[in-house]
Parts: sequence; C-alpha cells; structure tokens
Amino acid sequence: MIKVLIVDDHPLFAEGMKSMFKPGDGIEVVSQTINGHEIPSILDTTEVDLILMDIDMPVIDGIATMELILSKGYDLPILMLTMHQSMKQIKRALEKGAQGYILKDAHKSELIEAITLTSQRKNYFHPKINNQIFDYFRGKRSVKSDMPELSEREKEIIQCLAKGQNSKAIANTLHISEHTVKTHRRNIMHKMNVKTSAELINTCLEKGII
Amino acid sequence: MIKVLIVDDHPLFAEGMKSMFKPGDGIEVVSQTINGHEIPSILDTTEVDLILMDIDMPVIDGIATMELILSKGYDLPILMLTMHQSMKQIKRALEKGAQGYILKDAHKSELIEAITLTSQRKNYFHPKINNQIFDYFRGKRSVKSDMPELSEREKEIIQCLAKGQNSKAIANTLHISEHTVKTHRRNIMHKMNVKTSAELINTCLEKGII
DNA sequence: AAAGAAATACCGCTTTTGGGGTATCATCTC
DNA sequence: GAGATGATACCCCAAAAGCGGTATTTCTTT
Repeated sequence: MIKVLIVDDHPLFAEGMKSMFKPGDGIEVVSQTINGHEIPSILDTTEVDLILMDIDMPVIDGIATMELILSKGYDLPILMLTMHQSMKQIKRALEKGAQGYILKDAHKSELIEAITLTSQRKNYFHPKINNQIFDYFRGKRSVKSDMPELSEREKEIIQCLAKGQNSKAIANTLHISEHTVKTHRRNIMHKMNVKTSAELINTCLEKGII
Repeated sequence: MIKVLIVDDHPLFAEGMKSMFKPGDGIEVVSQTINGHEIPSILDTTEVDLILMDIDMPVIDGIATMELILSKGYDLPILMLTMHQSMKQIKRALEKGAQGYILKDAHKSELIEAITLTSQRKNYFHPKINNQIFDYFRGKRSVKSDMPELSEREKEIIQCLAKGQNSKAIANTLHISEHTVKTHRRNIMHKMNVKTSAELINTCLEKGII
C-alpha cells in the first residue's frame, strides 16, 4: 500500500483524489494539506511514501514547496500535478528534483501508474508531455540553461521592480542612492540580456530567479 | 438519491467527484462526459436530477453548454463549477439560468450542500462569492475581483511586452499604430491597477493571465 | 434604435528608462 | 599583494513610458 500525502489548494480536488482510490489500487491517501508549510510536521508524525503536489498554488507554489521539503532533508519522491503543460514549469520541477509530472486532465489509470512508478523512484511523465520533453532535450539543452549569476542585491532590486517600484522608490526602500539603483538595473539588464524591465520580470519568473 | 451528471473536461476531476460521494451523502454520479454536445443523448437515456458543470472548458464552454441544454427544452437545475470568481462569469451564468455557482476550492461538505439545495431548485452561491454578489447588486460595479477581464487584444499586447518589445515594436508586430498600442497599454495598466509594466508582467504571471 | 464594449488613432506633456561613461571602497580570492 | 567582484555613487542624453485628453468605427447586447 503506497501512502500518499496530497498537497493541493483545492480541498475539493484533494477530497476527490482521496476517495477515488480503492483498496485494490494499492494506494492510500494518508494525509492532505493546502499549506506547504505544514508538510514537515505531517511528515514527522505520519508515514508517507510519496507526495502528490499541485504546482499552481497561490501562497507558496508547488516548486518552492518541493525545494523546502528536500532542503530540510526529507527524502521522498514527489509527483507534481498541474493543469498546464508549460515547459518552463516542467523544467523547473525536474531541476528541483521532482520524480514525475502529471497533468490534471489525466485518467485515473494514468494517475495510478504515475504514483506506482514514482513511489519506486522511477521517473514518470504524462504521455502528453513526453514528446515535448524529448524535443526539448534534443534541441536546446545546452543553449538555454545558462542562468547568469545575480547578486543578492540585484535580486532585491528585481523584487522591488516586480512590485511596481521605480528607481526612486527602490532607492528609498533599500536606503541607497537612486544612481546606485540605476547602475544595478543597468547591470542586471546586461547580465540577463533583456531590453525592458517587463521582459526582465518575465525572464526572471521563467527561470525561477524570483 | 440525487442523480448527478458531471460535465468536466478533466477526467481526473470527474473521477474524483464520482468516487467521493458515499451512499450516506444521498448523491450519486450517474454519468459523466467531457463533451457538452453529448449531454442531450445522455439525458435521453439516463435519469438525471442535476447537472454539475465546469465553466472553463476548451471546446464549448459551460455557459454555452447550459444554454444549449435549456434551449432544447431539458428542464434541469444546473450547478456551475469554476476555478475563478469572475464577476462577469457569475453574471452570465445566472442570466442564462444557472441554479447555483460553486468554486473548485470548496470543501466536500459545501459541495454536498450546494448539490442538495440546487437539486431542490433553491439557489446556491459559494460563500466566497456571496459578498461579491451583494456588492455588485448594491451598485459597486468596480469590485476588485480575482482577475480583471482583459480583452484578447490586451492579452496580446501583454505577451509582446513580456518578450521585451516596446510600443513601436508591438505596433509593427500587430500591424496597428503606435498610438493604439499606447492606448491599450494605458487601459491595461488601469484595469490591472499597476504602476509599471514590470509589475504588470509580474501580476499577469501570478494570476495566470499569460 | 440605443447603449455599451472593444479596437482603433491622434495630440501634448512630464517623468522615467535605458545606455554610455567613470570612480571609490570593501571584501574575497588566488 | 594583485586581481576580481559587488555595492556604492555621479554625469549626460535620447528614447520611451506614463498620464491627461478626445474621437471614430465596429460589433454586441439590450
């Protein structure tokens, strides 16, 4: 019996999952939560074989949650569940250590297969995204994964930009001169090779920098 | 026993729903489909008390499907199920004759309550949107809903912005005047209530608009 | 037929950005 | 101790953004 912890911000979905599995399936939902921060305490008190986690969650997203769990030393296979077949999400999930990736429009049998395989530390990709993965790794593996190294200060600047602050406001927030902010911005734009701050934010969110 | 037909483009969700209900709940899922066009033939062969329908479906959306069913003379309460609390969607659903409106992040107990009430031709609104409804009918049309409604054109503009294009470049891409692009940008910024395009991109990615 | 969005286009104006250069100082690394 | 990196700060300037209007056309809904 594979013991599963469901992390999803839609209780209805989680409830559904939970009651969907029958004894014959060999899968049992032992716990569920809508809050990523609760996971460690659950793992400390409950025996769990696999975490089934939604990527699209509002407060702390699935990928960040996964990082949190793995960084705390918990060694569990994590199966990511999502609505979208977004390459950037898939990539981030894999980089951070997901064992599998399945779409919410999968069938029950596919989900059971995914849970069974990933619980045995085998990788699972939903058929719909398999081709996408192969294409990606055949095409531009070495080209695109270059992530320029940004300093902590630079990341702070980006976060402020994402909140809608202009150079002057950022200067006030960080207690530095507006000139300094402008210099940082210029350096960031060069490092990331983008033309506008809109593109900068898009790129940073894609690459998971902020 | 309330006999329910589920219309949802995510088989996993439908499966989950189906197996979630236990005999004690007084609810039974008698059929399910991912295609709105199949509904008439199902209704002709199966006894159904209530239709539980997802609004966000790709081919033919929930509201159009509901219209189709009601226009064909089938007289059944329809409970709409959705991810978003968009005022426009709620309004349209009610106008076209939905009996109730529930969010996908509801709990099982709430869903049971919703199904029970709507099957008796009583109206049901999910608590989360109740206040919104009241505000709306009180005249506060500018309710800050989860996602402001952007037109397709506006979304195109945002996508270009995210790619680093400036107004002139966007004008060329979309074959319109730079003035038009600027007007669109201004409208978008107001709708989304953001101060800079960097914040705009951040907000759009957060809310899943692009 | 009237009202309402949505897309289109234009004018003028101020502020901000993005890009160029330069420079100091502290820290970290080899 | 030399060299690299990061954070800080300043100058200039053209281009773009952002914000205020107004207005026409088309399409949908009432």
